[in-house]
Amino acid sequence: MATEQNGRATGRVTRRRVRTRANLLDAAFAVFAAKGFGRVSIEEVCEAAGYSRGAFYSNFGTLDELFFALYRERADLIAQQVADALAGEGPDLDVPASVDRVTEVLLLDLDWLLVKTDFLVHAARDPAVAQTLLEQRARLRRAIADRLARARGHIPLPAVLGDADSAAHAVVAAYDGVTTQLLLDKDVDAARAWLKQLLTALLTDGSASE
Amino acid sequence: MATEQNGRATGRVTRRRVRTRANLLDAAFAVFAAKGFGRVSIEEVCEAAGYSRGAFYSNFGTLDELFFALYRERADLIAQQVADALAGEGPDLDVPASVDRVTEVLLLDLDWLLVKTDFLVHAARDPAVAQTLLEQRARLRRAIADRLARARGHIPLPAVLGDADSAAHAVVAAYDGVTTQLLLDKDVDAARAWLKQLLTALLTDGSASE
DNA sequence: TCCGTTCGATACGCGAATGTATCGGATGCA
DNA sequence: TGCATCCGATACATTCGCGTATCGAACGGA
Repeated sequence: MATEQNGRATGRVTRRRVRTRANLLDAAFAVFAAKGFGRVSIEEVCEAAGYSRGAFYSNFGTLDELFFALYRERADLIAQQVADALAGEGPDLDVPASVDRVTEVLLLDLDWLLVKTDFLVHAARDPAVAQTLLEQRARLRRAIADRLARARGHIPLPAVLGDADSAAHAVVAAYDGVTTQLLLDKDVDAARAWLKQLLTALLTDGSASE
Repeated sequence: MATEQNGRATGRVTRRRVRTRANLLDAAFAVFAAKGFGRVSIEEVCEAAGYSRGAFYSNFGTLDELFFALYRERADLIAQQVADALAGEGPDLDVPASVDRVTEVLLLDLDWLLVKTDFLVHAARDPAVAQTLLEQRARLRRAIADRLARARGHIPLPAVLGDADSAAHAVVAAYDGVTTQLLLDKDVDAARAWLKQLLTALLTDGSASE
C-alpha cells in the first residue's frame, strides 16, 4: 500500500539499484551544471551515466523528479557542512572566524551554484517546490540567528540591524547577492573576499576599520 | 552589405513588421514569465502572440536571439527608470528618499524578476552573454557610486564599507539578494520593506535607529 | 490607383525525445 | 546452487518541435 515517489511498493531494494540511482544523480548533476536543466534531455543524462533510458524510467518518473531528488540530496549535504562550520567553536562566537569558515563552504563549488540557481528558477514557478525551498531557507536562517543570539554581548556588537533574526536574514541576502555576481564573473576568490567583507560589515559595528 | 542580427540586408522596414516584432516580444515576455524560458517552444510564443511560426522566423533566427532582444529592451527600460529616479533631486542626496524611489522601481514587476533570473541562468553558461550582463551591471554600479560620492559629506556618512564603489557594489548585492527571496515568497511589499531596511543599514551610519 | 517589394500563413519533411512493452541477465535469499 | 524476483537494455510507436520553401496578401511609394 505504501508508495514511494515513483509509485512502486516499498519492497526490497537491490544494491545495484542504489548504485544506479546514485550514478544517475551524479551524472545529472554534471550535465545540469554544464548545460542547464532546461536544455537537458533524459537521454543525455542516461548517456552521461552510462545507462539506457530503461534505467532512468525504472528509477524516476520524470526529469523534474530527478532534479528535485538531486537538489535535496546536495542541499542537505551543504546544510550539514554549514551547521558543522557553525557548531565548531565554543559558546562565544568569533564572528570573523565563523564568517571565514562558512564562506569557505558556501562558495566552494561553482557547479553547485549553477544548479542551485536553476532550481530556484524552477521553484519560482511551482508553489509546492517554492514552499520546500522556503522552509529550508528558514531553517538555515534560524541556525544563523541562534548562533548570533548566543554570541550577542560576548564579542563586538551584532549589527546596525535590529534583532538577530534580521541579521540572519541579511546574511542570507548577502550570500544570495554575492552568488549572483559570482555566476557571471566566475571569480570565486573575489566572491569569497567580497562576501566576507559584506558579512563583517553587517555583523559587526562600524568600528572595525580595515 | 550591412547585415542586421537576423541577417537580412538593411532595407525598408514596414510598420507592420515593427508591430509584429513588438507583439512577439510582448507575448514572449508573458510566456517566459509563466513557464520559464527553458520550457517554452517557438510555437507557444507565436500562438500567444497570434502569429504563425512564419512570422517568428521572419523576425528572429532563434529563440535565444528573441530572448536576448527581449531582455535588452526591458533592461534598458528599467535602467532608464532607475536613472530618472536617481537624477530626480538636487545635488545633495537624500538617501532615504532615493532608496524609496529606487526600491519602488526595482521591485515593481514580479514577472520581470522571473524573466531576469532566467536570463541570468542563461548568461551564466554563455560567456559572451555574461560579458554583456556584467557591463550593464558595472554601469549601474557606477551610476550609484557617482550619486553616492556626490552626496558624501552632505548627509549622514555613507557607510561602514570602504569607498563609494564598495557601497555601490553592496547596494547591487542587496538588491540581488532580496530578489532571490522575493522569487520564492512572492511578497513584493515585504521585499520592498526589507530592501529599504537593508539599504539604509548599509548606506547610513549605525546612528539611524528604527 | 498601380506595382514592386515585403511580410507572414501554410504545408512539408525531418530529426529528436518521449514513454511503453518486452525480454534476458543480474541479484539475493534459501 | 537453484529459483523467484528485480533491474535495466532494447525495440517500437508516437508525438512534438524545428526549419524551409512556397505563395497569396498587405504594404507603401509613385
